[in-house]
Amino acid sequence: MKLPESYYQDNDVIKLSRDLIGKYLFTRFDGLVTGGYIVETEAYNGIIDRASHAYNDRRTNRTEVMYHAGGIAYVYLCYGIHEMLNIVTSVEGQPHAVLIRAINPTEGIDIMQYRRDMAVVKPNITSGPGSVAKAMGISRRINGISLQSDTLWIEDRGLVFNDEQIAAVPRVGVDYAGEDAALPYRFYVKGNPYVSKPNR
DNA sequence: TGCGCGATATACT
DNA sequence: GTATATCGCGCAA
Repeated sequence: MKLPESYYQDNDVIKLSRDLIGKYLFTRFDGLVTGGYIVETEAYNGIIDRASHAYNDRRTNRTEVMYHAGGIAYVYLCYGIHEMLNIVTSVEGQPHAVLIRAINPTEGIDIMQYRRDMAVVKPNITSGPGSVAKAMGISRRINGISLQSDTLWIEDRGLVFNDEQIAAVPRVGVDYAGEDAALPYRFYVKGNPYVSKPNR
């Protein structure tokens, strides 16, 4: 059921970002399972990508996990408030990562609702990277964890979206990245209500 | 050791 | 639409 280690070690992070759309992402904490299928991702293409933390081979304590072989999680804090979940891909020494920006929840929605402090469930419960992490209980203490673990994993349940249903557009919030800001590295399911704001 | 700033979300007007 | 919370990283000094 779980996607195997080899799935993540593909060298083409753009292709993987596209392929992860429709895959099921799960977490389990204290026996509570939450998850759903991925509807929005962004690719961060290693040391040549100005929007990536690893741009120009910036290997530091923070970025170290991105240099590991694919198949683990990279979780970091942004704006002092939001945690973001990334999937590390490619081979060792190649700091590629896929940012999970939105999922369509299917399991443990009540638990996610509680974690998000929401009185009523609305689509923004898992819309946007910070929301996904909070709803699924993901934080930096999970940084570097294997996707073969029983805490965080991804499954292929046969859900497929064709190219007509998926949009490829520039990434969000990376204006500082110069020319690389225009690259179509953001993928999402057209019309899905859980996709985060900027267009749909 | 200090400082500027960001892969955002939310509560405002 | 725009204001603002809030912190640790990366680089300069």
